[in-house]
Amino acid sequence: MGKASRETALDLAAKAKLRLRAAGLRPTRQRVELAGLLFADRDRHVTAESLHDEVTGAGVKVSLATVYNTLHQFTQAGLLRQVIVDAARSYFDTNTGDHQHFFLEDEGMLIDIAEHIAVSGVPTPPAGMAVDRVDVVVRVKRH
Amino acid sequence: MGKASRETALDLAAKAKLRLRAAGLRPTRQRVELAGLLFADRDRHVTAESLHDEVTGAGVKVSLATVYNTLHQFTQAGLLRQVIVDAARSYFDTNTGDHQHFFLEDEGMLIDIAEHIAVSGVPTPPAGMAVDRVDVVVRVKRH
DNA sequence: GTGTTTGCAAAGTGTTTGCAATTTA
DNA sequence: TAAATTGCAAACACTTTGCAAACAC
Repeated sequence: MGKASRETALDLAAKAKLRLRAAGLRPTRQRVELAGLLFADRDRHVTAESLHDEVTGAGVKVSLATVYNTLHQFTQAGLLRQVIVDAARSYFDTNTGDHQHFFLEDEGMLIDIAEHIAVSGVPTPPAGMAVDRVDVVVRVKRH
Repeated sequence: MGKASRETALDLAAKAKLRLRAAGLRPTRQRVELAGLLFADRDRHVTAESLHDEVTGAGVKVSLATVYNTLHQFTQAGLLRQVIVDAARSYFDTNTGDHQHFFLEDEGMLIDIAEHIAVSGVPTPPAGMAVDRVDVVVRVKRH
């Protein structure tokens, strides 16, 4: 078991390095650790603080400032997407494809909507403007 | 002309007072001034700072803290609705009805969409959750 | 080696709050 | 007068930045 998980960890690190190089980012220790957590398997939603807690909890030392910088670098590189749902903090989504979200207001949690959502009735944008993106946030509450 | 605009101003103040009383808020000088600006005629979108600049520019003294507090009181009272489109600041909308927005990313400006927008394909919310609201933001950019 | 990246601490932003002074009813 | 409201300044939470030390290539 120890062996299997070590291999997996090495695998993750190797994949993370490839991904970073492909994005034109130097695979530094911190970036590799963060990418390893972010892109391990399923899609994820993190805040700078949640990711910092996670990486710190895993016994890895990365400063919060570096987490912020890294999240922005990853976003610029197209590895992450920023989601605006809460005035208080920024969320980052590892799913960069076209999709929408449930936002659980009670817990400040995002969930990807896998189904395709159609928005109809959007009028022509104001003169000189072009649609950049249409964001749909389904805000849900415990009932 | 001076007479007509004075009458209009008085009218606005009177209407603002009525509106405030109806909402259960004491019509203080500051609230009346702010309500007068907010509910003068058409629907509006403001930030705390833009409203503070506006009221200050009109020669009225209201502290920024009071503007923040007032915006929240108005929101709680159902006179305003908060719109989350920008991580940097909070917008408040005098149109409290069910509608969606264009967000002009270049200028940080909101525009109401008068047309009815239909969103289809939203799956059942996670267990124990009920839809509170569906927000659609059409982000547009200069092209 | 050389240019990039990190981490700290300090600065910055938008926002909220404690509390004495003021205002409303 | 009693209770609510204001305004200031200080506190706040989240985020960004300056710069010397550490690191990648």
